[in-house]
Amino acid sequence: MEKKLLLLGILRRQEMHGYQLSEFIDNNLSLCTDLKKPTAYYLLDQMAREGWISAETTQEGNRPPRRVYQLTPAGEATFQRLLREQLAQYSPINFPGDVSLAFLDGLPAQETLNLLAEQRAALLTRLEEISAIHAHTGSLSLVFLHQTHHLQAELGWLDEVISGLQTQSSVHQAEA
Amino acid sequence: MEKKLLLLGILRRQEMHGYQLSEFIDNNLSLCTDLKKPTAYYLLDQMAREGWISAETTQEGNRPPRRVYQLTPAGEATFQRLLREQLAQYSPINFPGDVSLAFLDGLPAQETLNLLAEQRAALLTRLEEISAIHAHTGSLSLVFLHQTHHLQAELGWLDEVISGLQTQSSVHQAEA
DNA sequence: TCCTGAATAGTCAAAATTGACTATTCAGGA
DNA sequence: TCCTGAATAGTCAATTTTGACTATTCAGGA
Repeated sequence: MEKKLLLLGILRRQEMHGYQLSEFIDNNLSLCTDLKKPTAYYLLDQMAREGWISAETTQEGNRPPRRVYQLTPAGEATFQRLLREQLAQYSPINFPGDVSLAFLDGLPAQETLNLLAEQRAALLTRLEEISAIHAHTGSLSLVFLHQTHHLQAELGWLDEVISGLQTQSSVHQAEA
Repeated sequence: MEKKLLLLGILRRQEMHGYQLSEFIDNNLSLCTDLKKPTAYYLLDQMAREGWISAETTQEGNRPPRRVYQLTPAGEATFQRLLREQLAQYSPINFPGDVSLAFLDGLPAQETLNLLAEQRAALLTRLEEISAIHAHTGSLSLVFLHQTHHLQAELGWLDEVISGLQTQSSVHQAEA
């Protein structure tokens, strides 16, 4: 449901057509969600059928006609309801990368360490990337700050795992 | 792909049939992924067609026949490849809850604070829940530790957001 | 003994999501 | 002028995921 909330929240500030919405999300809200274009159109259709938004077909110059969506009063009510719901609950998250943590013993310790070092580098790159993006857009600070906070925590976690493995493997070496 | 890695990793330790796998994931690996039963069957079918696992139909007593899957050598090779891939990369995560952070101004400040307090309580409950689960299974520590680490970081984040809003709204009150 | 409800094993149609595609417009250089 | 490649706007078939269902077995009480 949080994808619909996102679309409603954007349309609430400004009416838009599908392509515009999808672009906007890609450019400014990629940290929140990875809503793809066809999914956006699918959800817009659905919400129009539910009466949360209404479509108006417009034509500029001799460009092909576009469907511009805007919130209805029902849509505004739904937006508020969904926002309250989301704010009040905690939605658990699964880290896809944890699958590999569960099978760390499937590889030699030294190789694992090398691969984790690569992951760590990728994580740092990601941190720099999003800092750069935020520097020149400046908007939606909370989402950006959250992601940064999270990435920093992940860095701490990775370092714990790595140093844990290091002591473990040096103990093994000492034993051998 | 990480769902296939998960299935391969489990089958690698012990051959199983679909229902068994799905149960095992629900009971022990729910922190990693939320793979549903029909998805598991779907992926098993696919992997069987790709030759990563092979099925053997068995019958115990007069229970209905079951398909028991085991890794093939090709499956073992794929497991290793996928594991290396996953370990070496960082996969970015979107927090679905961040959508509501982007629209915090859609509600009165005081209500937002109340709702966030609810979310904080839910987060604490979750922390206790998974600690309890882990206490009596004791397995898969890394995944558990990661999740705990993450929840603690989220708690810190939520507290930052809440206290930020509090100062903001008290400034407003002072101004009024 | 018979019945009920839980556990086991899996299937299926419907819903959601995606990659790849079409078609038009427009800006700028050859 | 004409051509090429990017930007705009959206669609579609195929894949993936899910909620809800079926069907059998079994344990325990009435």
